[in-house]
Amino acid sequence: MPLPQTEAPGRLQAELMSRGLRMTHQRRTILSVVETAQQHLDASQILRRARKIDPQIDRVTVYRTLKLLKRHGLIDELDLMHLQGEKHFYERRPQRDHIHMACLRCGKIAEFESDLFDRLKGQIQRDCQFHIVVTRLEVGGYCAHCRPSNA
Amino acid sequence: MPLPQTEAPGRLQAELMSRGLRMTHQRRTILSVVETAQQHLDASQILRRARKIDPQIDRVTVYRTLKLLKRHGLIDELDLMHLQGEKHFYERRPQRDHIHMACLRCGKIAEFESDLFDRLKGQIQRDCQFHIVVTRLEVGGYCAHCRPSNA
DNA sequence: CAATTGTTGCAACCCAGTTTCAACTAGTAC
DNA sequence: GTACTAGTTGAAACTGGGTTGCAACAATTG
Repeated sequence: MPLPQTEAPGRLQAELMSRGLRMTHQRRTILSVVETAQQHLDASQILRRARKIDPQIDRVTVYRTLKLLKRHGLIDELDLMHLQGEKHFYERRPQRDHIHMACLRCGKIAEFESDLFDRLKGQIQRDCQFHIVVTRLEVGGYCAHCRPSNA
Repeated sequence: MPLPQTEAPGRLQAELMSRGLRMTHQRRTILSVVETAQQHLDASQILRRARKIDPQIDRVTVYRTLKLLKRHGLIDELDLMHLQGEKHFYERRPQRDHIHMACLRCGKIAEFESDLFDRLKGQIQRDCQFHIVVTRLEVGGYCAHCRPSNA
């Protein structure tokens, strides 16, 4: 089989295989796109990038694969305050949860980790007896660069 | 005009009028629905309730009015972890921000206020020089009632 | 390498939300 | 009260993200 399986396996792929999921050529392609992304991508951007590698890939396969990754807790789905309409964005689930700050003027997304956030999650688990699986903290406002002109 | 304008004005209506916005019969109806809702409603539920008062109201008007209220910061839009598909839910903007906890099994939504959350917002404003306009903290997991059977 | 079972691609579909535009109406001016 | 005008409404058509049904296909297992 002269298939280009030369790419390093990648953690997502290893993780999926360790769960006994079938590793198809399409999945490998989509995983590599998600894994190497430097920004938050939506489904159509992921499709476009995947097609540069394998032009046959269908958008349905992208949606199904993203759903699969989400179900397995390997990626997180973001709304980014709906600044881009109804689009959903994806990122690999990080070691430590972080906050997404979306600037309402320039649209830039910044990330922020915080002990206080970790402690808040602990408080929720304790005080509400709620077993947290996933969190999403998004903040809309004005970044340092866009703020000066306003109050 | 024998129109039923007997309803108490309500804060949302007063707020909109004070901003010089035109107060139509349709808007009054939709505002009263949003204002008296006991749970989180999505656009179609709001439409249904509004139509019980004024059967002529069109869904377009509901969408436009919700957009208006959101733009004026009078309501918040929630995703509730997409437990109900792509639906968006609405609630009057509260005095103090709260956290939404969505149970992945029973679907129940609980709310929680926390000093830690307030402090976290303060930290974001300070450390990131980010002027916060709106926040959305949603947590998915298992509520006290649904958790016991799992780890 | 054949069997089996999950996966893919395509087409059709679903549904939340938006746009266009002519008819209308709230607020204001007279 | 009447007229004016700019903002609002409703109906229909549309957009776009996401899903479903199904026949063809391919990754694993023995």
